[in-house]
Amino acid sequence: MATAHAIQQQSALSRARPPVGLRRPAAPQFENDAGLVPILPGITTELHRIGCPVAAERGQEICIAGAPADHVYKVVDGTLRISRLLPDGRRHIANFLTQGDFFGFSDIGDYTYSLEALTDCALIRYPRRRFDAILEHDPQAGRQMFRLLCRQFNAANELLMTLSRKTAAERIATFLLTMIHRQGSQDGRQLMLAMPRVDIADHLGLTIETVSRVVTQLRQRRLIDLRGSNDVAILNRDALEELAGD
Amino acid sequence: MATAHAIQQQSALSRARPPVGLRRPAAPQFENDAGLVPILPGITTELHRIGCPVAAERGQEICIAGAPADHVYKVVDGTLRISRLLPDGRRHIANFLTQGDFFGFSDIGDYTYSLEALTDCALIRYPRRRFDAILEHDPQAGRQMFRLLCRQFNAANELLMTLSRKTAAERIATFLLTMIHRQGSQDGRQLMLAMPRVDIADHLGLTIETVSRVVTQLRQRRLIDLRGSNDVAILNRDALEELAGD
DNA sequence: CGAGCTCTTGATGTGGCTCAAGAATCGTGG
DNA sequence: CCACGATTCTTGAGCCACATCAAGAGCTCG
Repeated sequence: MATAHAIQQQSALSRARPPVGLRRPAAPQFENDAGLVPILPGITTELHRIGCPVAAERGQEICIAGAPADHVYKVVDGTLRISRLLPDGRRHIANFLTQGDFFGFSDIGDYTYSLEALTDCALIRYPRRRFDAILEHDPQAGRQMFRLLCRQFNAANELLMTLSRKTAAERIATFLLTMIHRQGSQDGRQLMLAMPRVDIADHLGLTIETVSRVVTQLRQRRLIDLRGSNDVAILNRDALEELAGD
Repeated sequence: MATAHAIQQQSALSRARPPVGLRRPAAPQFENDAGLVPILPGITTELHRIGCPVAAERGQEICIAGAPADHVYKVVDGTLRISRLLPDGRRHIANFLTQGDFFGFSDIGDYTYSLEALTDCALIRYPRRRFDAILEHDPQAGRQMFRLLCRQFNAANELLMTLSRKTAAERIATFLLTMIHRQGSQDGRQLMLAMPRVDIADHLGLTIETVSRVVTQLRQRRLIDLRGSNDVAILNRDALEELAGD
């Protein structure tokens, strides 16, 4: 069945950006160790000391599914995707990460998902052992991480409902509303999608063509408008929510 | 599209078993407060004091999606399902719970899923406030719950991969292997499914008819055998794993 | 033994996939 | 600043996996 767009995408990316190791930014474009803005108040104190700021370029593969999960990452800036491949190349994107999201604390042994930068990114990298040790001792940090994991768990369940029972149009509507919601944008009407259609398709269990067609329909029905394929304006949010269902 | 089997199922159950409040078992069929076997060593000590053993009958709705999440539950015995409905009645079953699984600690306000007993069940019910308080103070308990939540999160992600990119046959194969795995059965060849076809369908994003047809195919291909529609024998596990993919 | 389920099987329909070809957009170098 | 190659996006035609609709066959339990 799925002649994998995933593979094309995959190789396209690595052709464009040969995988290089993570580098500490020479001149960090974001707040560094000393002046790091605590994104999650209360946890930075303990974890701050073991966190190492790193930069990743657009297209870079930061973690590979199957590799030992030696680090936990926090997103400071940029957008990333968490993805996984079936042996034959079919791909699923579990989620997109933005500021404040964590990656990697859900595995004991190896990463089950790959982490790839959709845009240039700023991250904090924590050594896994020390990270765990802090969670062990510091109830505050532990509690914070627990809440974060709960949020991720809820998000995963939302997506499950979407993938198991919603139509293509409903999935796209749900996706757009989620994106609007989490970027907490200005008036909630303007949305810049950091990901291409392939990624949206692989996130929602659709094909790139279906995503494209549905977006066109939504535009024709005046629920949204596009100026540039990634620049979405929400014209009729109520109708979009109606369409998205629950 | 989906003329909801969900609704039929729903009303069938409540017709059979009118929703009654949870009762403490008159004569508990399972180890009670005093002699409760710690399912998860290390956490029972603290949480034990606030846990109240309750029994639920087959078909009983224990928590309703949308209601205030006042309690956390631990499964001692039996099988339950976690489900949610779209406004038009399409249903998704996020997971099935068995011994040692928890429900309800992922929500701040209301339950987002309903909890229903597939068989007669024994549960421990924890008041949410006190449960949270213990997690706050006791790093041991917190850490244990964190790990459990991680497992649930990983399970959810597995299902996401399944729902987004696998075919009907692959989904069923994956499901059977998961069920085999978690029941840790005798020789890993015999499987008693506690749930009817409708529930499997609503878990895997399929219809009851498709589930039935695929099961028939698997039997014809000698991957499994049935004696009774819920009594599954795994004849060729390798082929089943091959089929399930990753 | 029979009413009410649940499960199976068949016939037909359709939403979204596949295959194919342009159109827009982006990045790069002249 | 523009040309052009590469990539991404859109659109169309046809097809297929699974849904829907419809019956009948087992179970189960009173």
